[in-house]
Amino acid sequence: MTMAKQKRGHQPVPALANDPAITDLPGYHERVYEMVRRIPSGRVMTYGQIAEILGEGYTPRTIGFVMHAADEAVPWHRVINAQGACSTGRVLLPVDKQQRMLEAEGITFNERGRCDLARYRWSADEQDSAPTQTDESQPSLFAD
DNA sequence: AGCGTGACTCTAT
DNA sequence: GATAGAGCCACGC
Repeated sequence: MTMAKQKRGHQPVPALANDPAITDLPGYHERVYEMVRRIPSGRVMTYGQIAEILGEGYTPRTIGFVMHAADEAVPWHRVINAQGACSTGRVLLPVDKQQRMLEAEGITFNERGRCDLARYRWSADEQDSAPTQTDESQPSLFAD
């Protein structure tokens, strides 16, 4: 099946987008936080992915803006950029803080600080919280 | 009420 | 694949 890359714009979104537990939340920020809280340990979502699911005026940039104010109740470290890397360069945090937290959850990064989105990205539709198993005989599947 | 900023992303070089 | 430029929209000043 051709997994044609969806052009940005209004494409079909995951079923979670219709979940009133999220869409009916009153605050702009709260919808983002609730979405992030559902990301299982060891999985990640991208800013653009969250923005696309929430729709209604949410963009990757605004998601980042909201995440900047996230507190400890929100697993903010599970949100990374579309290239599989952490974007905390403009935040007052240790540069490798986010990556270390993700590695503690079992996510591996290559030498350029990027992880395999194809493996770790949570589609928000699947119920299983475990990432695709890796064959250790192919450690550099996504490197370079 | 306008302008600049930013935990981003896409497209073209 | 890395880099540059444009687009994006909520917020604060």
